[in-house]
Amino acid sequence: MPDPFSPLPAGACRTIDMQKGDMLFRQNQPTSGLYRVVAGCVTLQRTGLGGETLTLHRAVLGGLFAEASVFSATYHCDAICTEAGSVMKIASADIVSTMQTDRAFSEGFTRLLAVQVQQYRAHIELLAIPSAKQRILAAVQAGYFDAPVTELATRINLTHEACYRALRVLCDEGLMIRVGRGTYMLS
Amino acid sequence: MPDPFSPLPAGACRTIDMQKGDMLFRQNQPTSGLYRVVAGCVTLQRTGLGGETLTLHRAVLGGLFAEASVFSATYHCDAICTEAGSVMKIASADIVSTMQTDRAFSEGFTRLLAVQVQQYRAHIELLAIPSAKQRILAAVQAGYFDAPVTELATRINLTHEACYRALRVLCDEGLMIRVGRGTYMLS
DNA sequence: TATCCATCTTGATCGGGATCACATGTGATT
DNA sequence: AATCACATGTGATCCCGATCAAGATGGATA
Repeated sequence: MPDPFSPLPAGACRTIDMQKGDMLFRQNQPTSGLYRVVAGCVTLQRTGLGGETLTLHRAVLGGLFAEASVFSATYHCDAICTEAGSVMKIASADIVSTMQTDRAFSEGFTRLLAVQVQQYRAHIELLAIPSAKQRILAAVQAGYFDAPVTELATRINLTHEACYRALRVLCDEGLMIRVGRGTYMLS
Repeated sequence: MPDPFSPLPAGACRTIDMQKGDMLFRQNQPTSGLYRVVAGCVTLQRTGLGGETLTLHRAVLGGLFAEASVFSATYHCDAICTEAGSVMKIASADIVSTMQTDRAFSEGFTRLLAVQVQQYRAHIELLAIPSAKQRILAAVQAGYFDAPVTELATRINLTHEACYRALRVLCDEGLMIRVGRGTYMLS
């Protein structure tokens, strides 16, 4: 699959370097476009009323985020760099205008959103698993576990303590293997 | 906002009557199109490994469901009629072809998916609320409570007993009012 | 009218995850 | 090397939601 954004005009993209901890945008800020990760890692998160963080999305090399913002006036969450690198910022206006002239691009972008919808549905299903052990197992199988356990915890509605304990049990049962400190894998 | 599907060719839509309990489609079935509710009510749900049901979506008059199926080979959940009525089935092929010829339609449909993405994100945020009482309050404020409590429960990852109890407490605290058996409202 | 059944509602008990607390390891920074 | 911040782990305790159980209510159906 070739780069879906190649039909965009030259000025549509801007590269932005980022350091760990940088905020690319904040909740309620007016939208300026969507992003693609060139290097490093970005998470989308919201802060609950009680101050607890919830991770909604995690984008790595080649990954997109804030796609839906193209049709929205403000961002609905915070984008935080968790690993230094750079991102491409793609202007909403250029997305919209290119969609009107390039059919293939238009369909590609629509498809992108359709995939997101299904991913979120799958995620909601994951969250519905009552047992912490089962939930973590499903999360690992779904490839969620590519970051610190503490980060995994905020994605699947568990405390990090519960995650550690469940991982321990899964290892004791032989379903997973502890490779090293903080690194586990399916057996 | 006018009907976003008016540009579709005449043969694209087919009306289907449904009785309570009817299944419009099942998980893993090949997709044939998206649906719009004309009358009655439809829920999208998946059945977990343990047999527990999870409600992913609920569509009433005018509401759409299975939008993302347009770009998918199979359905990802079951569509069940919870209230007799009828639906319009809109063929995927016609959606795709009309998107290629009608820019406004194309943008409208893309926008639809973007809205879905944001709705699911909001839902995930709702599910992250730890307290049952707070979660139900948020769900009611978000307009989720338009069906039996048992159905609400399957949408917000709670047992119906926990829902009833939380509703009772909310009424005791004056935050909600019990209008009648099974009907509550915000105060 | 009688029956059936899903929803509604409440009670008692139990268990799992949250919470609090603390120790250790590790990479980054100075 | 020393410090710092944070991830990693584990233990003790508590509480809230799950589970099991049972009764009440009301709408549909025969």
